[in-house]
Amino acid sequence: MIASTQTNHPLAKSAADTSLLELACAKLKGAGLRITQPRIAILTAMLERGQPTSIEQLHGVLEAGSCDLVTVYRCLAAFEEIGLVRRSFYHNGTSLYELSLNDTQHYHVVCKATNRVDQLDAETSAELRQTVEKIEAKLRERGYENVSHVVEFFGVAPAAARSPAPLQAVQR
Amino acid sequence: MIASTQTNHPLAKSAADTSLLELACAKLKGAGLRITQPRIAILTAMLERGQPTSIEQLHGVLEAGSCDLVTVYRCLAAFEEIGLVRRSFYHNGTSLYELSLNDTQHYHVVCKATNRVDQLDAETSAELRQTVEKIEAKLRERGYENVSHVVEFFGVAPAAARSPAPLQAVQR
DNA sequence: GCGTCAAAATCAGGGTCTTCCATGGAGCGA
DNA sequence: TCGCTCCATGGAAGACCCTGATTTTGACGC
Repeated sequence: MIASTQTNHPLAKSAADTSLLELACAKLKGAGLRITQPRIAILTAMLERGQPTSIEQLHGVLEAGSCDLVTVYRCLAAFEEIGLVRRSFYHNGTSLYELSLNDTQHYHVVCKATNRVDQLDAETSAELRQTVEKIEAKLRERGYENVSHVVEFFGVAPAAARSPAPLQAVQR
Repeated sequence: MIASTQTNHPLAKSAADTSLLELACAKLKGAGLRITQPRIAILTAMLERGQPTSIEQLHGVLEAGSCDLVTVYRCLAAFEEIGLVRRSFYHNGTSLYELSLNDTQHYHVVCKATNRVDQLDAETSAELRQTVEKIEAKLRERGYENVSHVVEFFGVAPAAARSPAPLQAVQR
Protein backbone atom coordinates (compact mmCIF):
# COMPACT_ATOMS: atom_id res chain seq x y z
CA MET A 1 0.00 0.00 0.00
CA ILE A 2 2.86 2.36 -0.73
CA ALA A 3 3.83 3.01 2.85
CA SER A 4 5.09 6.36 3.98
CA THR A 5 8.01 6.02 1.68
CA GLN A 6 7.50 9.41 0.20
CA THR A 7 10.84 11.09 -0.10
CA ASN A 8 10.68 14.43 1.56
CA HIS A 9 12.48 16.48 -0.97
CA PRO A 10 15.02 18.39 1.03
CA LEU A 11 15.20 20.99 -1.64
CA ALA A 12 12.78 23.85 -1.45
CA LYS A 13 9.91 24.09 -3.87
CA SER A 14 11.38 24.84 -7.23
CA ALA A 15 10.62 28.09 -9.00
CA ALA A 16 8.73 26.16 -11.65
CA ASP A 17 6.50 24.61 -9.01
CA THR A 18 5.82 28.01 -7.53
CA SER A 19 4.68 29.46 -10.80
CA LEU A 20 2.50 26.42 -11.41
CA LEU A 21 1.00 26.90 -8.00
CA GLU A 22 0.12 30.45 -8.92
CA LEU A 23 -1.44 29.22 -12.10
CA ALA A 24 -3.52 26.75 -10.13
CA CYS A 25 -4.63 29.48 -7.74
CA ALA A 26 -5.63 31.63 -10.67
CA LYS A 27 -7.77 28.77 -11.93
CA LEU A 28 -9.38 28.48 -8.53
CA LYS A 29 -10.14 32.16 -8.43
CA GLY A 30 -11.45 32.08 -11.95
CA ALA A 31 -13.91 29.39 -10.93
CA GLY A 32 -15.09 31.44 -7.96
CA LEU A 33 -13.39 29.23 -5.39
CA ARG A 34 -11.46 30.59 -2.48
CA ILE A 35 -7.79 30.15 -1.96
CA THR A 36 -7.25 28.60 1.43
CA GLN A 37 -4.36 27.10 3.33
CA PRO A 38 -5.51 23.49 2.94
CA ARG A 39 -6.05 23.94 -0.78
CA ILE A 40 -2.62 25.40 -1.23
CA ALA A 41 -1.16 22.56 0.79
CA ILE A 42 -2.94 20.00 -1.35
CA LEU A 43 -1.89 21.65 -4.59
CA THR A 44 1.69 21.93 -3.40
CA ALA A 45 1.77 18.28 -2.45
CA MET A 46 0.43 17.30 -5.84
CA LEU A 47 2.97 19.48 -7.59
CA GLU A 48 5.80 17.93 -5.62
CA ARG A 49 4.57 14.44 -6.32
CA GLY A 50 4.11 15.06 -9.99
CA GLN A 51 2.28 11.82 -10.66
CA PRO A 52 -1.17 10.39 -10.08
CA THR A 53 -1.80 10.12 -6.36
CA SER A 54 -4.50 8.54 -4.28
CA ILE A 55 -6.41 10.54 -1.71
CA GLU A 56 -4.99 8.34 0.99
CA GLN A 57 -1.44 9.06 -0.11
CA LEU A 58 -2.13 12.75 -0.35
CA HIS A 59 -3.55 12.86 3.12
CA GLY A 60 -0.53 10.94 4.36
CA VAL A 61 1.83 13.51 2.91
CA LEU A 62 -0.22 16.32 4.37
CA GLU A 63 -0.45 14.93 7.87
CA ALA A 64 2.38 17.10 9.05
CA GLY A 65 0.74 20.08 7.40
CA SER A 66 -2.62 19.66 9.07
CA CYS A 67 -5.43 19.02 6.69
CA ASP A 68 -8.43 16.86 7.37
CA LEU A 69 -9.14 13.81 5.25
CA VAL A 70 -12.64 15.07 4.54
CA THR A 71 -11.16 18.28 3.24
CA VAL A 72 -8.94 16.38 0.86
CA TYR A 73 -11.97 14.60 -0.52
CA ARG A 74 -13.91 17.80 -0.92
CA CYS A 75 -11.08 19.76 -2.42
CA LEU A 76 -10.26 17.12 -4.98
CA ALA A 77 -13.91 16.82 -5.93
CA ALA A 78 -14.03 20.58 -6.36
CA PHE A 79 -10.79 20.62 -8.32
CA GLU A 80 -12.07 17.92 -10.61
CA GLU A 81 -15.27 19.84 -11.10
CA ILE A 82 -13.42 22.86 -12.44
CA GLY A 83 -10.96 20.77 -14.42
CA LEU A 84 -7.96 21.52 -12.29
CA VAL A 85 -7.22 17.85 -11.69
CA ARG A 86 -7.81 14.74 -13.72
CA ARG A 87 -8.86 11.44 -12.34
CA SER A 88 -7.49 8.05 -13.26
CA PHE A 89 -7.69 4.65 -11.69
CA TYR A 90 -5.68 1.86 -10.20
CA HIS A 91 -6.26 -1.63 -11.40
CA ASN A 92 -8.58 -2.23 -8.45
CA GLY A 93 -10.66 0.85 -9.15
CA THR A 94 -9.31 3.26 -6.54
CA SER A 95 -9.17 6.81 -7.77
CA LEU A 96 -5.97 8.65 -8.51
CA TYR A 97 -5.72 12.38 -9.01
CA GLU A 98 -3.25 14.35 -11.04
CA LEU A 99 -2.94 18.04 -11.73
CA SER A 100 -3.77 19.09 -15.25
CA LEU A 101 -2.25 22.53 -15.49
CA ASN A 102 -0.53 22.25 -18.81
CA ASP A 103 -3.09 21.01 -21.25
CA THR A 104 -1.08 18.06 -22.53
CA GLN A 105 -2.53 14.97 -20.97
CA HIS A 106 -0.22 12.17 -19.94
CA TYR A 107 -1.02 8.52 -20.16
CA HIS A 108 0.18 6.00 -17.64
CA VAL A 109 1.05 2.41 -17.05
CA VAL A 110 0.18 1.22 -13.58
CA CYS A 111 1.97 -1.82 -12.21
CA LYS A 112 -0.57 -4.37 -11.05
CA ALA A 113 1.83 -5.63 -8.42
CA THR A 114 3.19 -2.46 -6.87
CA ASN A 115 0.82 0.27 -8.11
CA ARG A 116 3.85 2.15 -9.31
CA VAL A 117 2.87 4.60 -12.01
CA ASP A 118 4.99 5.03 -15.10
CA GLN A 119 4.45 7.16 -18.17
CA LEU A 120 4.21 6.23 -21.78
CA ASP A 121 6.92 7.68 -23.94
CA ALA A 122 6.16 10.98 -25.62
CA GLU A 123 5.73 9.63 -29.11
CA THR A 124 3.28 6.94 -28.07
CA SER A 125 1.36 9.38 -25.91
CA ALA A 126 1.06 11.80 -28.78
CA GLU A 127 -0.27 9.14 -31.11
CA LEU A 128 -2.76 7.95 -28.56
CA ARG A 129 -3.86 11.47 -27.81
CA GLN A 130 -4.47 12.09 -31.47
CA THR A 131 -6.68 9.03 -31.77
CA VAL A 132 -8.59 9.87 -28.63
CA GLU A 133 -9.18 13.45 -29.66
CA LYS A 134 -10.51 12.33 -32.97
CA ILE A 135 -12.98 10.09 -31.21
CA GLU A 136 -14.02 12.83 -28.84
CA ALA A 137 -14.64 15.09 -31.81
CA LYS A 138 -16.87 12.43 -33.33
CA LEU A 139 -18.78 12.14 -30.09
CA ARG A 140 -19.38 15.87 -30.05
CA GLU A 141 -20.72 15.55 -33.57
CA ARG A 142 -23.11 12.93 -32.27
CA GLY A 143 -24.35 15.49 -29.77
CA TYR A 144 -22.40 14.59 -26.68
CA GLU A 145 -21.38 17.48 -24.48
CA ASN A 146 -18.72 17.87 -21.88
CA VAL A 147 -16.78 14.97 -23.34
CA SER A 148 -13.88 13.42 -21.48
CA HIS A 149 -12.10 10.12 -21.30
CA VAL A 150 -10.09 7.75 -19.17
CA VAL A 151 -7.26 5.77 -20.68
CA GLU A 152 -5.17 3.61 -18.46
CA PHE A 153 -2.75 0.79 -19.06
CA PHE A 154 -1.98 -1.94 -16.57
CA GLY A 155 0.67 -4.59 -16.37
CA VAL A 156 3.17 -6.25 -14.12
CA ALA A 157 6.29 -4.15 -14.39
CA PRO A 158 9.61 -5.82 -15.17
CA ALA A 159 11.44 -6.86 -12.02
CA ALA A 160 14.32 -4.51 -12.71
CA ALA A 161 12.11 -1.50 -12.54
CA ARG A 162 10.06 -2.89 -9.70
CA SER A 163 12.59 -3.99 -7.11
CA PRO A 164 14.60 -0.93 -6.14
CA ALA A 165 11.43 1.05 -5.56
CA PRO A 166 13.06 4.22 -6.79
CA LEU A 167 9.75 6.02 -6.72
CA GLN A 168 9.93 9.29 -8.46
CA ALA A 169 11.99 7.63 -11.16
CA VAL A 170 9.51 9.03 -13.55
CA GLN A 171 8.57 12.60 -13.67
CA ARG A 172 7.63 14.99 -16.36
CA MET B 1 -30.83 1.69 -4.40
CA ILE B 2 -31.85 0.73 -7.90
CA ALA B 3 -35.50 0.06 -7.35
CA SER B 4 -37.18 -2.71 -9.21
CA THR B 5 -37.04 -0.68 -12.36
CA GLN B 6 -35.27 -3.34 -14.35
CA THR B 7 -37.14 -4.16 -17.50
CA ASN B 8 -38.13 -7.79 -17.38
CA HIS B 9 -37.55 -8.79 -20.93
CA PRO B 10 -40.71 -10.61 -21.83
CA LEU B 11 -39.00 -12.42 -24.66
CA ALA B 12 -37.35 -15.71 -23.90
CA LYS B 13 -33.60 -16.08 -24.10
CA SER B 14 -32.65 -16.05 -27.73
CA ALA B 15 -30.88 -18.96 -29.36
CA ALA B 16 -27.78 -16.84 -29.79
CA ASP B 17 -27.72 -16.14 -26.08
CA THR B 18 -28.01 -19.82 -25.34
CA SER B 19 -25.04 -20.72 -27.44
CA LEU B 20 -23.04 -17.91 -25.89
CA LEU B 21 -23.98 -19.20 -22.48
CA GLU B 22 -22.62 -22.58 -23.44
CA LEU B 23 -19.44 -20.95 -24.61
CA ALA B 24 -19.12 -19.17 -21.29
CA CYS B 25 -19.65 -22.42 -19.42
CA ALA B 26 -16.98 -24.04 -21.51
CA LYS B 27 -14.61 -21.26 -20.49
CA LEU B 28 -15.50 -21.84 -16.85
CA LYS B 29 -14.84 -25.52 -17.14
CA GLY B 30 -11.61 -24.89 -18.98
CA ALA B 31 -10.44 -22.77 -16.09
CA GLY B 32 -11.31 -25.48 -13.61
CA LEU B 33 -14.33 -23.69 -12.22
CA ARG B 34 -17.60 -25.34 -11.57
CA ILE B 35 -20.82 -24.58 -13.33
CA THR B 36 -23.39 -23.65 -10.76
CA GLN B 37 -26.89 -22.23 -10.72
CA PRO B 38 -25.87 -18.80 -9.49
CA ARG B 39 -23.11 -18.54 -12.04
CA ILE B 40 -25.45 -19.49 -14.83
CA ALA B 41 -27.95 -16.95 -13.55
CA ILE B 42 -25.29 -14.25 -13.50
CA LEU B 43 -24.03 -15.09 -16.95
CA THR B 44 -27.56 -15.20 -18.31
CA ALA B 45 -28.34 -11.83 -16.83
CA MET B 46 -25.20 -10.35 -18.35
CA LEU B 47 -26.01 -11.86 -21.72
CA GLU B 48 -29.52 -10.45 -21.63
CA ARG B 49 -28.23 -7.06 -20.64
CA GLY B 50 -25.53 -7.04 -23.28
CA GLN B 51 -23.79 -3.98 -21.92
CA PRO B 52 -21.56 -3.07 -19.00
CA THR B 53 -23.43 -3.59 -15.78
CA SER B 54 -22.68 -2.76 -12.17
CA ILE B 55 -22.70 -5.45 -9.53
CA GLU B 56 -25.59 -3.74 -7.82
CA GLN B 57 -27.64 -3.73 -11.00
CA LEU B 58 -26.81 -7.37 -11.62
CA HIS B 59 -27.89 -8.34 -8.15
CA GLY B 60 -31.07 -6.35 -8.63
CA VAL B 61 -31.92 -8.29 -11.75
CA LEU B 62 -31.13 -11.54 -10.02
CA GLU B 63 -33.19 -10.89 -6.93
CA ALA B 64 -36.02 -12.92 -8.29
CA GLY B 65 -33.60 -15.68 -9.15
CA SER B 66 -32.07 -15.95 -5.71
CA CYS B 67 -28.37 -15.23 -5.61
CA ASP B 68 -26.52 -13.61 -2.79
CA LEU B 69 -24.82 -10.25 -3.33
CA VAL B 70 -21.58 -11.63 -1.95
CA THR B 71 -21.76 -14.37 -4.49
CA VAL B 72 -22.12 -11.87 -7.28
CA TYR B 73 -18.98 -10.11 -6.11
CA ARG B 74 -17.00 -13.31 -5.91
CA CYS B 75 -18.26 -14.72 -9.15
CA LEU B 76 -17.41 -11.59 -11.06
CA ALA B 77 -13.98 -11.52 -9.46
CA ALA B 78 -13.49 -15.12 -10.54
CA PHE B 79 -14.79 -14.39 -14.02
CA GLU B 80 -12.46 -11.45 -14.35
CA GLU B 81 -9.57 -13.60 -13.17
CA ILE B 82 -10.08 -16.04 -16.03
CA GLY B 83 -10.81 -13.34 -18.55
CA LEU B 84 -14.46 -14.15 -18.97
CA VAL B 85 -15.55 -10.63 -18.15
CA ARG B 86 -13.93 -7.25 -18.59
CA ARG B 87 -14.14 -4.42 -16.19
CA SER B 88 -14.82 -0.80 -16.99
CA PHE B 89 -15.86 2.19 -14.97
CA TYR B 90 -18.53 4.78 -14.53
CA HIS B 91 -17.56 8.38 -14.36
CA ASN B 92 -17.65 8.17 -10.58
CA GLY B 93 -15.41 5.14 -10.43
CA THR B 94 -17.97 2.39 -9.87
CA SER B 95 -16.99 -0.83 -11.56
CA LEU B 96 -18.91 -2.18 -14.49
CA TYR B 97 -18.61 -5.68 -15.85
CA GLU B 98 -19.17 -6.94 -19.33
CA LEU B 99 -18.84 -10.36 -20.87
CA SER B 100 -15.92 -10.76 -23.23
CA LEU B 101 -16.83 -13.89 -25.12
CA ASN B 102 -16.05 -12.78 -28.61
CA ASP B 103 -12.54 -11.43 -28.53
CA THR B 104 -13.34 -8.11 -30.13
CA GLN B 105 -13.41 -5.57 -27.37
CA HIS B 106 -16.01 -2.85 -27.43
CA TYR B 107 -15.42 0.66 -26.30
CA HIS B 108 -18.11 2.73 -24.67
CA VAL B 109 -19.40 6.18 -24.03
CA VAL B 110 -20.98 6.58 -20.65
CA CYS B 111 -23.43 9.41 -20.12
CA LYS B 112 -22.36 11.47 -17.15
CA ALA B 113 -25.96 12.38 -16.40
CA THR B 114 -27.76 9.08 -16.68
CA ASN B 115 -24.97 6.48 -16.76
CA ARG B 116 -26.44 5.11 -19.92
CA VAL B 117 -23.83 3.18 -21.85
CA ASP B 118 -23.48 3.52 -25.58
CA GLN B 119 -21.00 1.97 -27.97
CA LEU B 120 -18.57 3.59 -30.33
CA ASP B 121 -19.17 2.80 -33.95
CA ALA B 122 -17.29 -0.15 -35.40
CA GLU B 123 -14.84 1.84 -37.45
CA THR B 124 -13.81 4.07 -34.59
CA SER B 125 -13.53 1.12 -32.26
CA ALA B 126 -11.29 -0.69 -34.68
CA GLU B 127 -8.98 2.27 -35.05
CA LEU B 128 -8.76 2.74 -31.33
CA ARG B 129 -8.13 -0.93 -30.78
CA GLN B 130 -5.30 -0.84 -33.25
CA THR B 131 -3.63 2.05 -31.45
CA VAL B 132 -4.09 0.46 -28.08
CA GLU B 133 -2.73 -2.89 -29.17
CA LYS B 134 0.33 -1.21 -30.59
CA ILE B 135 0.95 0.44 -27.24
CA GLU B 136 0.45 -2.79 -25.38
CA ALA B 137 2.98 -4.45 -27.65
CA LYS B 138 5.45 -1.70 -26.85
CA LEU B 139 4.87 -2.20 -23.16
CA ARG B 140 5.57 -5.89 -23.50
CA GLU B 141 8.80 -4.98 -25.22
CA ARG B 142 9.64 -2.86 -22.22
CA GLY B 143 9.19 -5.94 -20.06
CA TYR B 144 5.66 -5.53 -18.81
CA GLU B 145 3.70 -8.72 -18.38
CA ASN B 146 0.02 -9.42 -18.18
CA VAL B 147 -0.75 -6.17 -19.94
CA SER B 148 -4.29 -4.82 -20.06
CA HIS B 149 -6.03 -1.50 -20.41
CA VAL B 150 -9.08 0.53 -19.62
CA VAL B 151 -10.44 2.97 -22.15
CA GLU B 152 -13.63 4.79 -21.39
CA PHE B 153 -15.30 7.85 -22.82
CA PHE B 154 -17.66 10.08 -20.89
CA GLY B 155 -20.02 12.83 -21.89
CA VAL B 156 -23.49 14.18 -21.44
CA ALA B 157 -25.56 12.40 -24.02
CA PRO B 158 -27.80 14.42 -26.34
CA ALA B 159 -31.26 14.85 -24.91
CA ALA B 160 -32.85 12.71 -27.58
CA ALA B 161 -30.82 9.69 -26.61
CA ARG B 162 -31.05 10.46 -22.94
CA SER B 163 -34.76 10.76 -22.30
CA PRO B 164 -36.01 7.22 -22.86
CA ALA B 165 -35.60 4.88 -19.91
CA PRO B 166 -33.10 6.83 -17.87
CA LEU B 167 -32.01 3.71 -16.07
CA GLN B 168 -31.53 5.22 -12.68
CA ALA B 169 -28.66 7.58 -12.24
CA VAL B 170 -26.27 5.91 -9.89
CA GLN B 171 -25.31 7.99 -6.92
CA ARG B 172 -22.73 7.27 -4.33
C1' DG C 1 -26.37 -43.36 -5.05
C1' DC C 2 -22.11 -41.82 -2.46
C1' DG C 3 -18.21 -39.15 -1.09
C1' DT C 4 -15.38 -35.24 -1.81
C1' DC C 5 -14.44 -30.74 -2.14
C1' DA C 6 -15.37 -26.41 -4.36
C1' DA C 7 -18.88 -22.96 -4.20
C1' DA C 8 -22.70 -20.43 -1.85
C1' DA C 9 -24.97 -18.52 2.16
C1' DT C 10 -24.68 -16.19 6.30
C1' DC C 11 -22.76 -13.26 9.57
C1' DA C 12 -19.66 -9.99 10.84
C1' DG C 13 -16.05 -6.62 10.31
C1' DG C 14 -12.81 -3.25 8.07
C1' DG C 15 -12.12 0.52 5.33
C1' DT C 16 -13.56 4.11 2.38
C1' DC C 17 -16.26 7.76 1.62
C1' DT C 18 -20.19 10.99 2.82
C1' DT C 19 -23.20 13.80 5.69
C1' DC C 20 -24.17 16.92 9.35
C1' DC C 21 -23.42 20.87 12.05
C1' DA C 22 -20.76 24.18 14.44
C1' DT C 23 -16.77 27.03 13.76
C1' DG C 24 -13.27 29.53 11.31
C1' DG C 25 -11.42 32.43 7.91
C1' DA C 26 -11.17 34.36 2.88
C1' DG C 27 -12.83 37.96 0.28
C1' DC C 28 -15.20 42.23 -0.26
C1' DG C 29 -17.21 46.71 0.63
C1' DA C 30 -17.19 50.70 3.46
C1' DT D 1 -8.39 48.73 8.56
C1' DC D 2 -12.62 46.87 10.19
C1' DG D 3 -16.53 44.17 10.09
C1' DC D 4 -19.77 41.34 7.55
C1' DT D 5 -21.06 37.46 4.80
C1' DC D 6 -20.74 33.15 3.18
C1' DC D 7 -17.83 29.54 1.68
C1' DA D 8 -14.73 26.18 3.45
C1' DT D 9 -13.00 23.29 7.18
C1' DG D 10 -12.87 20.17 11.16
C1' DG D 11 -14.64 16.55 13.72
C1' DA D 12 -17.60 12.82 14.63
C1' DA D 13 -20.94 9.70 13.27
C1' DG D 14 -22.66 6.76 10.09
C1' DA D 15 -23.79 4.74 5.43
C1' DC D 16 -22.11 2.01 2.07
C1' DC D 17 -19.09 -1.20 -0.36
C1' DC D 18 -16.44 -4.91 -0.21
C1' DT D 19 -13.98 -8.89 2.01
C1' DG D 20 -13.04 -12.76 5.57
C1' DA D 21 -14.36 -16.71 8.26
C1' DT D 22 -17.28 -20.43 8.95
C1' DT D 23 -20.98 -23.46 8.02
C1' DT D 24 -23.95 -25.52 4.64
C1' DT D 25 -25.09 -26.87 0.04
C1' DG D 26 -24.60 -29.09 -4.20
C1' DA D 27 -21.66 -30.24 -8.63
C1' DC D 28 -18.88 -33.74 -10.28
C1' DG D 29 -16.32 -38.22 -10.48
C1' DC D 30 -16.69 -42.89 -9.20
